[in-house]
Amino acid sequence: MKIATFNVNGISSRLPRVLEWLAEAQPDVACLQEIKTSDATFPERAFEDAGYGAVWHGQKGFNGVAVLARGARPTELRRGLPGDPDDTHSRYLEAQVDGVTVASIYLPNGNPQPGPKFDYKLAWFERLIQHADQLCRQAGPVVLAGDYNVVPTNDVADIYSPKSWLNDALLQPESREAYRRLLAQGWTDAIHQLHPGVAMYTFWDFFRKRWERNAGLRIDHLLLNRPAAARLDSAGVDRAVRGRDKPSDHAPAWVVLGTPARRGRT
DNA sequence: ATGCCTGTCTGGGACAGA
Repeated sequence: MKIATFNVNGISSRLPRVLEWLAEAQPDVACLQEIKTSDATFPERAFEDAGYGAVWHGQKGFNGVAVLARGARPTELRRGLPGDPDDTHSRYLEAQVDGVTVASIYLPNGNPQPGPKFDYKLAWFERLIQHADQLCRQAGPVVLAGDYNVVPTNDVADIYSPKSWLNDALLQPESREAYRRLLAQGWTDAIHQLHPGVAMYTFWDFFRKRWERNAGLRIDHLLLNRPAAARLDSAGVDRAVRGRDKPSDHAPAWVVLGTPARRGRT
């Protein structure tokens, strides 16, 4: 079972790129972020025609997340994180597909920092950590996939060079500490696990020739609870998608989970 | 040192993104 995450940076203008990627990558589940469209204008029909059922949590102009499933409509489990009824951002959608619980996550960017946006990022992160704890303990497989807006370390595996980013919200100790505490619940960072020390970037800024120079960041992550991690076969980043015409500034990242181990004797 | 691009909504400029 292949599960992917892709920050599309606006589904309206990105739709051809996303459909093209779905056709070639053939993920069973695709978590999308920054669809930047209202619920009413989500291109449900286009995904249907491509063989994907969808659930989505839209927002006009900003944010917005979705979960697609090949040949099925995901069963929605939760839209929005608990813990703040006044939070109006569409950043979290949880669904079940074929026995696997999947969340599409768009963690707040947090810039500029310090400031209210950074405070919101950290508060949102705390709510995620709170909610993720019970998900991590679930008996069945759970995958938290999305744009975490956190570069986990200064290692070249995570960032081409931290120098010009040291004041950025993505590299702050508070952001990293929150990510580390989330992982400490028992989650496996799949890309890191299977490609330690390798530059597995998922984001390249549109300007300063960052793509041409491979000046990227690893900020899109797939976190697996133990039942999911036990099935982890492979993981990767579809870099080529970033190099095409009218791309998103992110590339898709993915994991493949193998068939569940059989319980008992048969 | 700097949104230097890009998308969205708007209404031709502003804001957000990372």
